[in-house]
Amino acid sequence: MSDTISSTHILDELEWRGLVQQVAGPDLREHLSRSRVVYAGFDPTADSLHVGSFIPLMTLRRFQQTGHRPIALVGGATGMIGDPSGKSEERNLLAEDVLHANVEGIQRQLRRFLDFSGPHAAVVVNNYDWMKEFSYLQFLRDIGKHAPLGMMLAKESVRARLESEAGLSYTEFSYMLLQGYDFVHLARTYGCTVQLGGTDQWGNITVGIDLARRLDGVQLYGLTGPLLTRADGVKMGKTERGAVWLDPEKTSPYAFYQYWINVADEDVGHCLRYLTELDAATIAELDAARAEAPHLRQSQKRLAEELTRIVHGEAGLAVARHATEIFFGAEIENLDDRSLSDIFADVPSRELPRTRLEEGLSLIDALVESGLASSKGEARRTIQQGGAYVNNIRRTELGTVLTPADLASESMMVLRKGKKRYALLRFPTS
RNA sequence: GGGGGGUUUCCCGAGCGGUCAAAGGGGUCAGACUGUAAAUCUGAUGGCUCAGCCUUCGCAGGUUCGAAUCCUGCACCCCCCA
Repeated sequence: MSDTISSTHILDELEWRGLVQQVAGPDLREHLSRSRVVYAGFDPTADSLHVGSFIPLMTLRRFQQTGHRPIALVGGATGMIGDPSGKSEERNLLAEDVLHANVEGIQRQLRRFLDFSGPHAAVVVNNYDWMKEFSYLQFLRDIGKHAPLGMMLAKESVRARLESEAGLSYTEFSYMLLQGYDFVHLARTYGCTVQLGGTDQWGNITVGIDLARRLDGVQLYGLTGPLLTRADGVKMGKTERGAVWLDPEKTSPYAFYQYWINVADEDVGHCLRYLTELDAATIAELDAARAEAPHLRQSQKRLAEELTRIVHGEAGLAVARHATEIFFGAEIENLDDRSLSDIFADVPSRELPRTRLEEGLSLIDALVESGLASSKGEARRTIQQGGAYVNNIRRTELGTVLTPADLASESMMVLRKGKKRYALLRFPTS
């Protein structure tokens, strides 16, 4: 194993960021003073990772950057069971084909965050690859025999569920043993000695450590980090429209960028530490700037910028920024259909025959057709009150008639009502 | 079974023969302010071919020049007595 290790000790790095919650093993600091193999698991509950997986993902990255080798495990097998940790109810099982597609999608994404070359090249594994070899009997004889029931029953995650009305099925109960065995397998195969996870993973991690000691007589280590929550305790990464995904198809770079721009002042400090790769001095400066001039929102802007760059690249960041300018009032002109659709990906759109525009479409009708106004009366009111915009230009003339000259691109027009409500009208040529 | 009260525009709630598309509040929508926050302030808030017209006040009839308002019946809700 390579000993090229960064002068920065990973634990120091994680500690100042507040990413160390609990540590398992005799002397993790000493253990990590040499290059090690570390792993974190990701649940294939969807075909993309979301913000909830962001902390472990970035933590793996930090390990790699300080000279350790990261393994990202996708739970193709464990995903068939469902992790009961922190869940109040029995989970529904995913169909196998869905699960398979999810594993593929997540593997593809993981590759964007980790470096697969060099002395500490990352590895992506799927636990289905080794779990599928096991027969039930074999698993019971080889693994189950070494898992004391008392210890497993004592786990907080199990106790909570046993006492609840929902109860806990044998299947979900077995989950921790499967994950525990993953750790054993990775230790045997890759020399992996450290497992990372959120605080909710503590129980599963310790099962693995215990199992490895009993089966192979080796000492493994565990490290849990915080969950990404807001000051009021609500999990971050959820919006009215659903989860914030890392996949640009599911959450556009613009929407992603906006999510971070809108993080509350009291949460942004944590986010900067947990999720970005900015150094301590830079973050301290941002903290100071935020205390002094909160209205400038420098922290949020920097956060959004850093994260969008990591997740969507420079190009994605550029799109997000351009979209932001436009969304906040910049006049829309000289754009093509393609970039307009990108920018307004999340905005409702409506297609109308081109002839409507060629004949002259009244602004009142356009507002109603686009769904921005529910009646002509409302449309009229909006125009009179100065709340109607075409391509971000305010139009106050009640009798305004739109023609092909008002198109923002080849075939699209951007209507806006008030500050933020947009709608796209498309007038295809054919 | 008997007696009383109620049903109003998205919600709550005033109106009790014309001046009622119907007070007030909430919500919503604009505008101003602002940090893409919160609060605040201003305006709007049935529909339309919009200085006019049409449709709304539980439902169906009736009285009247004129009804959300009066009468009759029906439906539903609440309270009191049995």
